[in-house]
Amino acid sequence: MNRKKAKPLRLDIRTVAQTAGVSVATVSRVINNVQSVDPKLSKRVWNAVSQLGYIPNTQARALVSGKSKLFGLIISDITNPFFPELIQGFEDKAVEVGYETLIGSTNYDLRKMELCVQRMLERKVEGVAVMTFGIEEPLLERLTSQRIPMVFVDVAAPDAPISAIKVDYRKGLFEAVQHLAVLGHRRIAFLRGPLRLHSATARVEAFQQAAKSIGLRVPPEYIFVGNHTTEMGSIGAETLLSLKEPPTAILCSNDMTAIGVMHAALRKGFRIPEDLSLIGFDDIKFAQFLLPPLTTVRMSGREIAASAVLALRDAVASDAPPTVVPSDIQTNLIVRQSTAIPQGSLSDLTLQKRPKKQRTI
Amino acid sequence: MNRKKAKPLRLDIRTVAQTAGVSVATVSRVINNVQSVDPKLSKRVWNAVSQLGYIPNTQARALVSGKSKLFGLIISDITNPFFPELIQGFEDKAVEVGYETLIGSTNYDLRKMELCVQRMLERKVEGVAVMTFGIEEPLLERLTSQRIPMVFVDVAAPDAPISAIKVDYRKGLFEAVQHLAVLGHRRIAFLRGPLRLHSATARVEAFQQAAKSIGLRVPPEYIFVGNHTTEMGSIGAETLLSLKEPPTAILCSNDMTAIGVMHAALRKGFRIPEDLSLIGFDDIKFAQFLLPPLTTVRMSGREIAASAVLALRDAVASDAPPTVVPSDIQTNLIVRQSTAIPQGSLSDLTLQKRPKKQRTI
DNA sequence: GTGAAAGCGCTAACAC
DNA sequence: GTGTTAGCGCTTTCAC
Repeated sequence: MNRKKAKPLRLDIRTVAQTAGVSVATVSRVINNVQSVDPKLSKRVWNAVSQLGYIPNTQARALVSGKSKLFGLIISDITNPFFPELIQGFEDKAVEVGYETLIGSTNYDLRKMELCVQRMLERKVEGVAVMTFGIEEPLLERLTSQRIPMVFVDVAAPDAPISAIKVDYRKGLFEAVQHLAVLGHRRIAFLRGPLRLHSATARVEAFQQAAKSIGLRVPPEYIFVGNHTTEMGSIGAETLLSLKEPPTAILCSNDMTAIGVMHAALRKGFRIPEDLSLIGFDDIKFAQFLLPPLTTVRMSGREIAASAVLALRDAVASDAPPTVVPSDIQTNLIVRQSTAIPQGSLSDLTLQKRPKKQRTI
Repeated sequence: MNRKKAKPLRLDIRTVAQTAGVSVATVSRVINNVQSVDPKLSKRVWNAVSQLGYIPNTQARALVSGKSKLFGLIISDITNPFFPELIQGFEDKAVEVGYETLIGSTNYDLRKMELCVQRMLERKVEGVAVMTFGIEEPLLERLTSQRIPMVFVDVAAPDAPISAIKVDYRKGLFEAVQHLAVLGHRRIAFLRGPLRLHSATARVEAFQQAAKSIGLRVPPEYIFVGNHTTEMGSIGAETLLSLKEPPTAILCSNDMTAIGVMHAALRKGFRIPEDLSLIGFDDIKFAQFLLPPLTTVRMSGREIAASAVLALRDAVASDAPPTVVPSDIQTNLIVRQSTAIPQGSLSDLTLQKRPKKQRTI
């Protein structure tokens, strides 16, 4: 009855070799573009391949060559709208350089992170991009001990085969601060991200530097520590707007935070941008769809991802730790409609007695 | 100088066998949880495994067992905010049942779709979930000819090893229509998705059925054909609101469309929900962050994904085409703040002379 | 330039 | 119960 087993009917490199009348070695050479093959034979082989619909078995190739052609990508939370773009960028670039991507999202959960690393080790990924809040030491060691190249974002390379994508926050944040200053804002607050997140700290620092460079004083209470969530954005806004001298503009460490601010501001009766100017960071796709569309500092997830893939690829190719510093990522201001001249500036006037003139810095 | 090659130093199943003082077969049995192994030996093996830090090579396992433990997931556009959740759901469930996920996003591009199918064939995926607008016949054949199980959403199984996840749109859409009716709306328009998209058509039909069931007439001009993008949502709203008898409420085939409507409505001076009630579909994460937070019909991407994985798993396990009908996906209304009693109802009154009384249906 | 043959690390018969 | 062994499909010396 079940006679399928009678004839395995498999379609492997041998079948192709037979059909083309050559040896398996030749077929292998042809499909791997080894130059030293006689064009005639090559043609015969390709014919056989397409005629049979032959598809090389990646598992076998990986096994014998020791190269899995797999990169791992570890992120913290795929529902954070910054990541989808990054993932897509990573996958696209990976496919472009001949790699497949294994995604692991940790959800800020250590156990999931462990599983994730385990999976990647089992699949023998050739490199890992870590785009999370951080990775626990022991896990990091499991990776490094296998000499698996890794890339991080914004983290200086502390150890072995680790490389870091550097983002230049200065330009974008400077543009943001300048934009607000030009509009007439003097009281600018910053809603930062979590303290232990390197990239969050880098952003505040860039902000402070920018403020300083145009001679703007930022009182300590204008720096609110958030955690990059909408909820915390709301809480931060509540706090800042309840200050005796509330800011006329708030700059956020990411767009999600800015969304939280929008809601809180509305609840407190502040209109955006009339009563409060708001600037986000990331430029997630949704920023443009908010009401009002959010002015924000753009940082391209795609670019970061592409850099990461390239760094990994180079590391694998050169067999050297990827100390290669990939091209820096730029940031820049996207002006939309959540920023304006501070109109409810009566408080602004009471505060700063000096005549109000636009700074053009 | 380079003496690394002198000692390959490899860590494979043989090393473990040697260390544990057993045969490779026993090690294989132990790490695969075959029951018939003496607990003492088993313990010895596990000790050796953890002591050496041994990690089985998935490639080799896949090669010999013929099971790649890989599922493919094809989507159209990862930046469509409905998908991240779905992807995460898919990955999570896949890992849970012991599979890894290969993601391919086609960006509505046929060539990318081809590449995608090719990649999946090369990696020997054991099943594919297709969550796009559709897949070209020839590509579909490449998959089916390899007897690779597939699952679709909302598509009746036309052929071989294909299964479909069924979404029950009726409940959610009925709740939506009823909600509007209770508020007093009689002129409800529907902004549908692309004509060739099955799930889009299923949604309008569910809407029409719901309307009919509560005795509501929906004139043809109240059904606008969009394409699930924000831009088209805006255009649809412009058109609908320019009608001689504009609707007092608009129901959208997805949330992105609803966002487009919000913008267009605002431009035309319609306030939401005072002048226009709005309901979306999907309940993407952002719906709750909009201003006003969007009332929408929730459809869980995670659930769909989980169903897909399970269907695939069953198909693989039973070696039978996955004609198994997976548990249907439910939809339900999430009431937020984009719907209200039609206040600018003067036009409503002129239109329908009958006394205005709330229907409680 | 081409082919024969030796594995890559593992599982699954098959013997014991 | 446990060990021996033959491959899984492919790449890559190594002869010719």
